[in-house]
Amino acid sequence: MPRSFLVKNYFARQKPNYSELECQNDSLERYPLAELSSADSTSTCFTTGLVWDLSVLPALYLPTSQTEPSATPGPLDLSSPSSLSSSASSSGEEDEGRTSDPPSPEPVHTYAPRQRMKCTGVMAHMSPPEEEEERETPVTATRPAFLCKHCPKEYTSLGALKMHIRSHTLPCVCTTCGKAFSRPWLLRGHIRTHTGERPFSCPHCNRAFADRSNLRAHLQTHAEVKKYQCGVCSRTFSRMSLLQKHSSSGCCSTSV
DNA sequence: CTGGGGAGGGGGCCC
DNA sequence: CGGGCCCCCTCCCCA
Repeated sequence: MPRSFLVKNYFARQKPNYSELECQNDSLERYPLAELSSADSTSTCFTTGLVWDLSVLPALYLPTSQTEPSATPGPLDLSSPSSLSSSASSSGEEDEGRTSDPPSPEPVHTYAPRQRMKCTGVMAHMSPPEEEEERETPVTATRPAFLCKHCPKEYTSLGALKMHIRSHTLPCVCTTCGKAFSRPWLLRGHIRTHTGERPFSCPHCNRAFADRSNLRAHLQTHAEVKKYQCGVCSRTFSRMSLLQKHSSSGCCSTSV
């Protein structure tokens, strides 16, 4: 619903340049699908040979400067100026510093239907954090377990639990629509849906995205060889979900 | 039905 | 230890 996305380019401060992704195809060559796919077929045919053409991602977020610096903070001053500035002013190299570590060249992704550990039911629960939320279970094993009082999840560290609890308390609220998020950066990303800011642009088609992950996914559409490959027909897909659909709808019907 | 975009969540890592 | 950021993933919806 928040497709109210296409509004205005408020913060088009700077668009990271993914042009370097262009070379992704090169990397592709280095990781032949065939090999990757054969990596393992534990989960039948969905086994996906991951072609990380995105191996170059880390360095991609360079400002393309095809942006209009209309830094007019929306209704919400985008909170953490630091983050904003980091992603914006720090010359969109936000990642550069951080993500300087390129993803492992050949992350052979084996498709294993992961469970989405969402405690949606409790999500609505917006009560303030309480101390008891972090109830430490009597260490029965060798390691302590911190249980969330809102859901069955448990963590081995208090920090992890606290982080998780935020998904229940949702402390970051959008002043524009009131929607709450567990983390500030999620809120920032959400705010872009209001402002229309799309800091991540595709070097191939000039399309811009508000979310880096979405750009990454989009880049897959430009790749000749997609990231996820069907172990049976070798067809590649840009998304795991597509591969799954493909598998379950015919190609790999035998195993699924 | 498939492909792709939009949006959001979680865990991990670094500072 | 907390904050910030990134990657990966998933769900929903639309063309």
